[in-house]
Amino acid sequence: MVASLVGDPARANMLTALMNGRALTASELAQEAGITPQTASSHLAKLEAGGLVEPEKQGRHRYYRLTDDDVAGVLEGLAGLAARTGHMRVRTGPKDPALRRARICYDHLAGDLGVQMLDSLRSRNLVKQKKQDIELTAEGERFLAKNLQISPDMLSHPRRPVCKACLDWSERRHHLAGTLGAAMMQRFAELKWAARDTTPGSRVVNFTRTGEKQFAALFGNGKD
Amino acid sequence: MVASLVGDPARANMLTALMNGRALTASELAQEAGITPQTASSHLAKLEAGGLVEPEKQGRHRYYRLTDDDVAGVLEGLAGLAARTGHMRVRTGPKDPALRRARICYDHLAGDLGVQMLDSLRSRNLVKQKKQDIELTAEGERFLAKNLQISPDMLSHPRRPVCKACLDWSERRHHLAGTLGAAMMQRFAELKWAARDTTPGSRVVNFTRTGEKQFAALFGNGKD
DNA sequence: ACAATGCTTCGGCTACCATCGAAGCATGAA
DNA sequence: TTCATGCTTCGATGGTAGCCGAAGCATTGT
Repeated sequence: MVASLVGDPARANMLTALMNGRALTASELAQEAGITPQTASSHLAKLEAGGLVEPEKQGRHRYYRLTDDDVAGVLEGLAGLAARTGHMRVRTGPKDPALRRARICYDHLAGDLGVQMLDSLRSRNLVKQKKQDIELTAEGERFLAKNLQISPDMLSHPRRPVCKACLDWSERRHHLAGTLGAAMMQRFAELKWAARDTTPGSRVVNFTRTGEKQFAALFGNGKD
Repeated sequence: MVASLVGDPARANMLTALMNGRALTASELAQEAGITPQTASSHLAKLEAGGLVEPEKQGRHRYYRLTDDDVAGVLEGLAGLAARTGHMRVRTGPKDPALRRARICYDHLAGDLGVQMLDSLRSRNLVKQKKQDIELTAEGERFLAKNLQISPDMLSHPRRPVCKACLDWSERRHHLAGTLGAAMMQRFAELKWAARDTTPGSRVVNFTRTGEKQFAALFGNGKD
């Protein structure tokens, strides 16, 4: 039964921690629930078997997210029922100022702006995403050629895919990797929209004033 | 937590038994769940404390129903999630042919047609119902005068309410009792729409062909 | 008044499952 | 390679909650 999975306090804490759509590692979820990693591992295996969460391997970490919006919806419904008799929960977020805003992930843009960019591309059907796989659409190709002077032949590579969903460290949602992600980041630098921070070892990406505006015009969500 | 309530198998069986909107007695729910009445009583107390079910006393029975559609909705959502990984449930209904269709409850109409009648009155705002209390509206008074020649002064009684929700034995939903319920049943008899079965002790109410049509014209739901 | 039915409360038993320590794999870093 | 980190599996423990028998109220019927 699904409800018994949600019924356990430790598992419920994990699920509510995942409710914002981000993905969390197993150990982070353990800390959220206030239990040891072993116990968390057992719980996560059950949640996965019940189809409530899905894992995604990234290096030696294992990120978990809610399988889809249906799960989140049911969880919200349960929370709604619980609220009527008097219960609640809150959720915080991680810290770190500029690094969360924009940074380099290998060679492409990550952080808030990186996630925002992929969101924008997806919502306008410039790319199609199912699970981890992302494809560039015909409209997407036209958009790139017109606005960033990026042509499809610049993106082909014998081993690396054009598009790839990469799990964002701070946002815990996907941003765009692959040759396209790298090409776009490179183009941002060429256009003087953004540049990597000069302090050695830093992964922060600083946007210029005009770069900020141009980026928002192309990929803005109206929040900034 | 609400989910832990639904998580227990015994309670889950009870809740799914209530999913069709009907009300069941505590002992029937116990049988549904395959547990003894004592255990069921404990479970029902918890479900009530959690706001998932509401009791309604009727004689020495205690009927339980889901509190509202929100609860049913969340339960459906959970069932939907469970179905994706491979589970299901079924529900049957009680038996008994003519008695379930229409019968006398004290002095008013009960059974499928009785429930159907109250449903019709409610959906057309001829009566207003909140919980157990039912009130006749102004439109309702006009409707009764026009179609059944029943005037409000015929209904006043020193001790008995005009309208009352009575829990239907077979349908497990409310039908109309009170002086109005009695007056309507009496009118049906006077109009030769229906009559109590002649076999002694029987509570069956037999509708005539024309009575059936007239009744359906006034209170039909399009199903017959 | 008495009995019968329906439901609840109380007390003790049992079984399940969450929990953690210790050890075992896998991946990435030095 | 060797070490460190992240996660999983195994085994043992303990607390919690479901469960029922017996007894206690409440309501109805005779």
